[in-house]
Amino acid sequence: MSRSSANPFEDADCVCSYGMKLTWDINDPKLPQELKQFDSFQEWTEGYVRFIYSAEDKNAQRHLSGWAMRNTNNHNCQILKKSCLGVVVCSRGCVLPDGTKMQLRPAICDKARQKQQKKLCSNCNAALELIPCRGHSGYPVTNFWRLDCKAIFFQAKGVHDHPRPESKSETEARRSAVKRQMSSSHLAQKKRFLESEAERYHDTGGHLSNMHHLSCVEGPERFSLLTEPSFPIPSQHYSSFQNTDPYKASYDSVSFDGEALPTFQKCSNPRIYMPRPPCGYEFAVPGYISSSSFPSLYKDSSSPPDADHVHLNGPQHNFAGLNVSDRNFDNTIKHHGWKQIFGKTGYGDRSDYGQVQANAAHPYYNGDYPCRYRSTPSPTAPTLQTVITTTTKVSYQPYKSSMVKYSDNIYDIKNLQNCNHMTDNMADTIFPEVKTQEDFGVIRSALGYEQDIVPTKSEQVENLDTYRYGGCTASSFSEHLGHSFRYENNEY
DNA sequence: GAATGCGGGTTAA
DNA sequence: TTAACCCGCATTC
Repeated sequence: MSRSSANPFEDADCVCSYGMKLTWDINDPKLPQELKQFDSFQEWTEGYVRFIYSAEDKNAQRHLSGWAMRNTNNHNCQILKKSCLGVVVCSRGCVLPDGTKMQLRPAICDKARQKQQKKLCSNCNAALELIPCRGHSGYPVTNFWRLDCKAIFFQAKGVHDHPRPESKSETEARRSAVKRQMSSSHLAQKKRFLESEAERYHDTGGHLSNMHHLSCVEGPERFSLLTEPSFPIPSQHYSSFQNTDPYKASYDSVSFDGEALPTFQKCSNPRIYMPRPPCGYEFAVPGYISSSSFPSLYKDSSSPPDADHVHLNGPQHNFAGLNVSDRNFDNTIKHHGWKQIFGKTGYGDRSDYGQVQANAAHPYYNGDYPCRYRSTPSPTAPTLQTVITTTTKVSYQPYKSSMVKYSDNIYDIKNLQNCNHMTDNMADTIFPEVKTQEDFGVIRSALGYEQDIVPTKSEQVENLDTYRYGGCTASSFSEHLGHSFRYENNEY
């Protein structure tokens, strides 16, 4: 039983998700039915990947992602679509005393995000800056979720061209930690004050002339020290996600106010968001713009730093100092289109496949990795490519519905052309040549380097909306598929 | 208050 | 037609 090697690039074998081994698209009228296994939940999906999660997977049920994904209305209640919000960073790209960087998780709520961007960097008081995601041909990376039978199908399109934000659980943990700390500090100060006042009362014979001072220590604004960078807010991953990650080691115990919080970890390389070094921000931007060159976007000096300002990140994201206008998105991914291979399918476009194919390699392996932090953005490369994703309003039944229905009329052609997934397990062993590149490219993005070891956190939510199923019989997932692997058992 | 999902509607290509 | 995006609403935590 072994997981992928520390460096998945060294894996010559095709180590891909189970979802990638099967041939399906989130648009398919019928998704693979008799699944043999499931993928373990992937917090940090990257690239054009597909996963098939168990419908029992709590994280999948919640459509969680390490990336800050917001719901996007695709007018298709069958498929839940989410788009990446990017990451919030310090506009100066200041480096905190411990060498980490500010990489906050953008608030999902629009209003909350606007408020967030008005806040200042707790480290240098510079403006916070939202780096939008442009990893899908100039548009945000999109994630698609679809429930089918007893599986939750996940498909991601695009390669995040920005650092990772802190994960959702990380944000929540940090905020709760700050809240606890504030609360405890407040109480402690109050207690100390009362004690001192008691002494004074004792000394002065009971005259409490200074009790009004009590009000001076009340209110969170009196505890701004809590937001100072030196405040020992755990900065690394704490996640509720259930999978483990080779990059995540142990989690140090951190307690706040005597209450043991979920433990955190300080790992040397907590956020490897770039799939390969040449595309890392450090490589792509050899000469950073000085902090003075930054526009003070979203600046609002009246907004005090708050809990959102204490997020720390690993020093590997050395994109700091990039001017927004300098983050040209060099995307030279060409758009061949799936249709050129399969012909007009008459249903949802699969241009993403063609997109990857035309690249002659997955973006990970191509110099045209859509990284905006390149030193030499290609002036000729189109900044926007027409990418057709999965938003067609079709005849799907609601995603939440119990029975998946499809319009046979609409998808007949497609089904004839690409029906391997409809047959029992043919796709397990048959890789259509046309998809090899994508799959191969995704393999490495989906596993290994990208994953975070996260501690298992007890399920916090049990009363989740449960998916309902209909007309599907559960397959036996206990068996291995030849050389396949099982995430659940950390076994490949 | 914020996250999340849904859905109507608009806009641009 | 398609996909991105905006917005409001409801629900949940």
